[in-house]
Amino acid sequence: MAIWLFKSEPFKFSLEDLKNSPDQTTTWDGIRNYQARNLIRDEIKVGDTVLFYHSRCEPPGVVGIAEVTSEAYPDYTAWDPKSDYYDKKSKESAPTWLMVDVRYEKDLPQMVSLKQMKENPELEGLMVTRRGARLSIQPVSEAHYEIILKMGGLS
DNA sequence: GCCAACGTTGGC
DNA sequence: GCCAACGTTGGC
Repeated sequence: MAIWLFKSEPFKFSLEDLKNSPDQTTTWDGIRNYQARNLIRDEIKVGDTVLFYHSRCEPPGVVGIAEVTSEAYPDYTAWDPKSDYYDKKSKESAPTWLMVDVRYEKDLPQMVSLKQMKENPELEGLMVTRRGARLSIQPVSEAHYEIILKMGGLS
């Protein structure tokens, strides 16, 4: 079972929004990057753990834990011309973009900021701490995950 | 198939 | 709001 870091801009969709969603579950739609799409298609499985990360805010960081609750399926927002995520390349017969469902699990008692993660030498190699790591879905190792939980007040 | 131009992400 | 880093597009 793998661990992932999912980025979200809290003014668009926050951990709080996830908690308040029906069934505390949402479709993780709008992924429009091939590397992230390939992770969704090939690597991400039901039951995988998600570190919910708030980006483009002060401070950015991991705020909670969620769980993947579906296999990959077509991101239908790509077919909706009114959607911000509309992409005419994606056909219903051959969907370009995929998504999974994600369910709220818990808040971290204390958020773990990007700054803290960068300052912790035990997290060396963690993708999100690297400069220019724009990928919105990133793999996280079990060891790094345990450290982040501890930093967030869980263990 | 190269690569310059452009658009977006996201920390600061 | 700035701008570095990166991904994508499109002319050639």
